[in-house]
Amino acid sequence: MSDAGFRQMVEALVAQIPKGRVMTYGHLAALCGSPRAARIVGGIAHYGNPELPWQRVVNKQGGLASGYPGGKTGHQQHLEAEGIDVSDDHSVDIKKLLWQPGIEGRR
DNA sequence: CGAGTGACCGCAA
DNA sequence: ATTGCGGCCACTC
Repeated sequence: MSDAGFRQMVEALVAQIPKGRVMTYGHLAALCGSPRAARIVGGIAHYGNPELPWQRVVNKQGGLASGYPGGKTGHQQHLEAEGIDVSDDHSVDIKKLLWQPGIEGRR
């Protein structure tokens, strides 16, 4: 039962990210119980469910990730399609679009 | 089956 | 302010 694997937890959170919002690998890893396992989140993103909105997942710098199909350029296109504003340096306003479980009722 | 890599983060000097 | 290194879990070859 409660043996929720790391991957299951990360995928669950990514699947809950609302449209127009972004999450960081470090926060996802921290919420999963391993604040130092941000690399694994990236690994899951590369080998995990391709149906999950990994495009809403960015690094702590608010910059897009490499290795994505099409590179940062392709990643940026998908983010803008979601209504997320991306800077010319392939970075999003993490301070404004950063989402985390519990802020939904913050409005 | 064993070993290495990976879309990262934090701290230290 | 910058640079360099270690750490964590899962997946692939």
